[in-house]
Amino acid sequence: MGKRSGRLSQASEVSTAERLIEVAGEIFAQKGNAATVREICAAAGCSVAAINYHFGDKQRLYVRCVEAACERKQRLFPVPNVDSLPGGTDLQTRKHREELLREFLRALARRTGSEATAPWQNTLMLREIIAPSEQVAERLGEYFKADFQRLDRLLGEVLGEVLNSPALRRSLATQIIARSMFLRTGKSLRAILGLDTPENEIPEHVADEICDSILNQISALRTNMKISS
Amino acid sequence: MGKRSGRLSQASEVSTAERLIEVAGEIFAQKGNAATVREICAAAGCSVAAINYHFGDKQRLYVRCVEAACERKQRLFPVPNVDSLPGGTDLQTRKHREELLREFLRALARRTGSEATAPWQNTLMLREIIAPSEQVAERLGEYFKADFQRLDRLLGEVLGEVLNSPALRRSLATQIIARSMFLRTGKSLRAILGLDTPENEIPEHVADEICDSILNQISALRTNMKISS
DNA sequence: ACTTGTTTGAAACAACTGTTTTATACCCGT
DNA sequence: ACGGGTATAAAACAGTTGTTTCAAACAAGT
Repeated sequence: MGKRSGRLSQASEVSTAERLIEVAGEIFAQKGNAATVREICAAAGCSVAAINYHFGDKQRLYVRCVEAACERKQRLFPVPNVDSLPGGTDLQTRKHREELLREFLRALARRTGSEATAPWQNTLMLREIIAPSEQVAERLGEYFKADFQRLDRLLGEVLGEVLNSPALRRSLATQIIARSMFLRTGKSLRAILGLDTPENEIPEHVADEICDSILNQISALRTNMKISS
Repeated sequence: MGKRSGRLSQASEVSTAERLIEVAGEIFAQKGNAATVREICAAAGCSVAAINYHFGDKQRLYVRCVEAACERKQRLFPVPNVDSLPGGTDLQTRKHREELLREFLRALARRTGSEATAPWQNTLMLREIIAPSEQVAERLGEYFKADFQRLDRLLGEVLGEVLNSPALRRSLATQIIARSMFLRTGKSLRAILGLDTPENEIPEHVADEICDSILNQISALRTNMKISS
């Protein structure tokens, strides 16, 4: 008994189910729901029965692809922990928080911008974002919510008690997410418009640009506040 | 002879071809290429033969939908003319250029953000942006190039001779496009994350926020330049 | 009224769709 | 060696796909 797999216990091959997720994710990313089970299975090198055997039906394979995309992104590009930040307003703690924000934005940018490690995941998740399907909406919501709440908290810490406000945090967060997402959403757009410089596609570079911009805005707000007081 | 239409010359109905584009665009936006000719024709209230008669095949109907989306966006939300701007560096001309930039960004934001007048066009074009199909890539390229070149030129004018540089223009333009696109790309994302304030969805409000941000950055650069010189 | 070219709907078409069935190979504990 | 659970492939399944055919309806010119 037991659920040990059948014929691949001694070799280092990947299981048919994993191969199917990998291959199906790529094809779903390209063609959406117009992808057929036959071309998926042909690409995975298995019979058409495999999908229904391992996943029940085509739709559940699709859901698993999106879930796998979320899981892999969180695993490959973890976001720095912001749960227990030391209090204090001295310069050193402030600098530390700003560097933490920078690391956070880099992780965010790597998730949406890195092409080498996760080719189809971004496209698939983007499809769900612009035309959400009911089956994965909740799952995708948890994925985004978790990291967003961390970002929101971190922004509050960077802003400090004086500046911190929900409205300002939301404005900055919107900016950050918009420009991070553009790493992927604007891919073909940049190609068309000739916006592609070598560093324009590098997640870390874009993240730093965003971070500098955010910190500059905060700095300007702080200056204005001091002047008016 | 002649190509006068058959049965709708005296009534103010729309032709079957136009009805098909309108209905097909909406369904294509929802389901992509998985949309079927039968559900399109059922929604348009005509027989399945209509698509092949008026457009040749399903694929060419899809291309026409994207083209129609581009055309209507340009018509509904025209971008201000920036071809013949008066020279000069006095305060009044500078203010005028900044207001022109604001109008430009508002038009951009209305294109991607207005839901009432163009419900499916944005989704359809976004689909093409994240997963371009060969048949419409060129058409879409022309659409974006035309307005982008105007924006690039306008940014150069706003920057002025001292600050103006291709790299800086590109950086600002990337920011503008990213945040404008987020009006649509981040729609469901904002809903999930609770970023939706009443004004957060209003194109004009977002455009003004972007414009202020851009002008502030330029202003900061100008100050730094004066200090260092 | 008759012809001409245009537009439409119902039916038919072959090809393809997702899924199920059936039979065979495989590994593992006994 | 053998039986039981697991995995796979080939074939068959009913339903749907995009497209075509064909006859009829229609408006306009003569």
